[in-house]
Amino acid sequence: MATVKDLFRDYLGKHGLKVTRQREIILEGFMGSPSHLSAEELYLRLRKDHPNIGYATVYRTMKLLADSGIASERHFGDRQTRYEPNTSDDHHYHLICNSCGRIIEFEDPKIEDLLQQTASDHHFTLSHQRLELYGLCPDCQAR
Amino acid sequence: MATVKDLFRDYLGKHGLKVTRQREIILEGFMGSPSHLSAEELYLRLRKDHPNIGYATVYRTMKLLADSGIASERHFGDRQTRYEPNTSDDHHYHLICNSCGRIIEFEDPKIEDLLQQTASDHHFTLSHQRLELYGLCPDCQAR
DNA sequence: GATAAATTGAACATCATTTTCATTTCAATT
DNA sequence: AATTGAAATGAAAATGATGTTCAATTTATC
Ligand SMILES: [Mn+2]
Ligand SMILES: [Mn+2]
Ligand SMILES: [Zn+2]
Ligand SMILES: [Zn+2]
Repeated sequence: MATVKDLFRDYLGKHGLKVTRQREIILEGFMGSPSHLSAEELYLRLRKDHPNIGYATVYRTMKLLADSGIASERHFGDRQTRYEPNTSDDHHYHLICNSCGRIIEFEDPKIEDLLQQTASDHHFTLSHQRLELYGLCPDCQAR
Repeated sequence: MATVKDLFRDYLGKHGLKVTRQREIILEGFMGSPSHLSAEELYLRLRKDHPNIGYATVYRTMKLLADSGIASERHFGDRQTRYEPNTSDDHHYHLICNSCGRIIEFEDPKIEDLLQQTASDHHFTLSHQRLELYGLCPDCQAR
């Protein structure tokens, strides 16, 4: 089984980049954390066990994880870029509570088809898509 | 006919805000410019005819236009907030070329229904949604 | 026109992210 | 295992979009 670690090492090797202690620590920390974390949030978590890891290195490495296809960048309401691991069974969309920040993921092949169809209609080659629904979750409505 | 100018004046009045020369200039400039402009881009355009209008005032006024429902904020790939006038026949989505930045607008009631349905399934009350497709436009593919 | 409240513009502050650069680490080679 | 050149690191400074401050000005009301 090609572990994520192997994938990352592969990517680094093929791009003349080096496997470093920090990169491995950050990858592990990322995979072992809740999803949709920002670089800063991950940095703060890592810090506990690895007080010597630099802020900039976390930013740089998250970018590498995105480039290598291991992570996806997400942009929700706030100003921060968030990351989540890419699963093999690909994309899902997000339903986000304006009040408590809860994030619910959902898939919908019908929507996917319609989007793909729209792109084709306009002779566009799709690279990626962004789809988020914002509102109030049931809990937050009950107030 | 309630012109946009009237709408804005109304909004200002009802909120204890004042109608100022700058606000009128900015509104006019906004309505007379291509859509999806950032505050800075608008500022640079306005500057030609009105060299004395301040940067901060444009930012502040764009926010007011959004609050008053005259404009909508958009966030595409880059870091900037963009604005577009709200039309009466409501929302559309965007197809954006990664290479030349061309923006194509489209509507799709079927997608809209599916999204609303998804929100209902999760007992969410929707406030707004974001849907963008990124890719290469036909022109940029031909290279 | 006097008055109080709101607005303006310039400069400065903020916040996430990026860049710089001296030092350290990696990996290929002897 | 030592050498070595390239890449990476961390701390600090830079950046870029946007927000805030505040003295001076403008607006709406009396
Ligand atoms: Mn997700
Ligand atoms: Mn539009
Ligand atoms: Zn909630
Ligand atoms: Zn294009």
